[in-house]
Amino acid sequence: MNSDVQGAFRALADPTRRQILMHLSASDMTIGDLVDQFDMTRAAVKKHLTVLEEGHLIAVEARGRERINRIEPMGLKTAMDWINYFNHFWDDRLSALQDAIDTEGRENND
Amino acid sequence: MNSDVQGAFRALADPTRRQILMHLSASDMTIGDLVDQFDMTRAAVKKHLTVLEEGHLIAVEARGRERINRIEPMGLKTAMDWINYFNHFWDDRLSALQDAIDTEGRENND
DNA sequence: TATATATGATACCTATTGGTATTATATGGA
DNA sequence: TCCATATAATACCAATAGGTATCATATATA
Repeated sequence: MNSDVQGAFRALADPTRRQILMHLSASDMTIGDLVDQFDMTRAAVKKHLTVLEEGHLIAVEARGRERINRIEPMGLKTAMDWINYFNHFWDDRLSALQDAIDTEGRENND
Repeated sequence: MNSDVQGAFRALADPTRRQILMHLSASDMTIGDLVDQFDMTRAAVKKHLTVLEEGHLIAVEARGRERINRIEPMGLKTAMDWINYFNHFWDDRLSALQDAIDTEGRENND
């Protein structure tokens, strides 16, 4: 239940980390697999993975000498829930937009 | 349609900026109003507001010598949409959990 | 007009961040 | 066992970020 909002948003703030999540959404991957997808050292990728793990956006499972990284929904849900607090802002905006469209439609029919 | 994912997530990564959004969700505020809510200088708050504006999380309206800051749904929606790409992960996780509960229930009834 | 107020802009400082290079450790296979 | 491979850990560096202090500008108001 420990929803670490800061950890989640901090992890999501870096474009490389968001790309890592995109790759992991296609399939679980080792660090080596991920390094092949980026133009940076293994150590750099590992640091990003650590930040993602701290934000509960990924989970790591040891398998022999490999470590399988996979999406962990917890952190994403934490961020999602935080943003959802503001949902009514764009709901209101969208309904206002719809109202405007409706009004415009009536005006055009004049 | 230019959805600046980086600008939005960068803005959301700082706890002070998230608190500013929380305050603005209650009511629109000037910089002065916001400074009263934090233990930092006006210049620091102004910097945060600039980052929030760049991420399209707030919009600023000049009124006399004051500038009214208000929530701008665009940036929040941009971040939300990005995260929503992963929705099926926690949907799947939740339905797997439900399956486990159902199975456990049947087993307990044995 | 003169003055207080609300804000903007910039220089500067320190801590954090994203990256590399390097060394160490553990595991799979010939 | 010996060696290649997959990863971990650490020191180090440059750039960025969050903060303050300071000065400049614009607008209410006495």
